[in-house]
Amino acid sequence: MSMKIGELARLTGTQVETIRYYEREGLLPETTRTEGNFRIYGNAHAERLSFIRNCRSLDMTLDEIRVLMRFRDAPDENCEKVNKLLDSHIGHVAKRIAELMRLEDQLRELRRQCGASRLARDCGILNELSQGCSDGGGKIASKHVPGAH
Amino acid sequence: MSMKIGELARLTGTQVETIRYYEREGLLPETTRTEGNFRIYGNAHAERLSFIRNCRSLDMTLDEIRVLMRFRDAPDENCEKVNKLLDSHIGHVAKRIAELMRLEDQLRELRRQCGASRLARDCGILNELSQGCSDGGGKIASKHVPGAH
DNA sequence: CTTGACTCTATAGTCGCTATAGGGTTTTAA
DNA sequence: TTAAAACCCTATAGCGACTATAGAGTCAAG
Repeated sequence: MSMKIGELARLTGTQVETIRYYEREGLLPETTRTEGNFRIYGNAHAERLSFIRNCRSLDMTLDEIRVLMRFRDAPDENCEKVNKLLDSHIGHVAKRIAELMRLEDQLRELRRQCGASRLARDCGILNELSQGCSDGGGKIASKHVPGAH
Repeated sequence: MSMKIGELARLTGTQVETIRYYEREGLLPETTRTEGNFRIYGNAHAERLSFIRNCRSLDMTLDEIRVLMRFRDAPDENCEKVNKLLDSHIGHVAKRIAELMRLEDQLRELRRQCGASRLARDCGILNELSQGCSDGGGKIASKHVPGAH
């Protein structure tokens, strides 16, 4: 069953530009074209893209996805490394959760500095931010695993 | 007390390049220079930079920090909006935590698909990723608040 | 045939940094 | 005093995963 890029995009809940991006990044192999140079996709590409999107929905990096797909493309390979990769990724997520929870505690503590005053001059939040947060302030979380934004 | 950029960097735990970046981004006002064109900073800049770094350690965006600093620079302004901003930011963080926890659950569930087999062909993880995750798969989290990476 | 929808490539931008090239200035040690 | 090391400067590019836009071509429907 052949589809143009827009159909594939709708089928997999992906932006057209993102599909082209994945092709440029080597995640999706190039496909056949019409005489008018339109891409034509079949089931294999649709499955592959679904795999990628599922991984992305699990917050895996494109590099991690590349590793997983290497195993998917090599059915006789030992898949121990898939487990390892997933364990590592789970570890990243758990660490990020812990960091965000600490951050949330700090923010809620900071929020409590605001009393009844309505002037910026007396704002407990601004003052606290000026002097450094009392609990672990100034320590920026690991760059490898970004934060809330 | 006057400092060159390296001293300011050490004092505030910031990279020199980041200080220059903040100046370009308008977060730090430009400062005086030596004849040799070296920047010279005083206490006001050090305090301002500390404020910025404290906010960054709380994962606030530069835009959020800009808003906070507007109030810091206007002591007679009503600081209700500071509260609002912080509440909003806390909300983002809480939402991100919830998303990551759901993600962690999904990942652990996926991890359990891997039985004793050692071949990629039979890998429960890869197969599950190919067919879509059974619980809320394919839904990519909000872009505004990024995830584990 | 015309128009609207779709497709294409190339490029730039988002966010918050971080690194590097190429060059100038200051400080330190011999 | 001189040379080397440390520091400073600007400009630009890169990171990751997209996303947007310009300008142009193709296709399908009326």
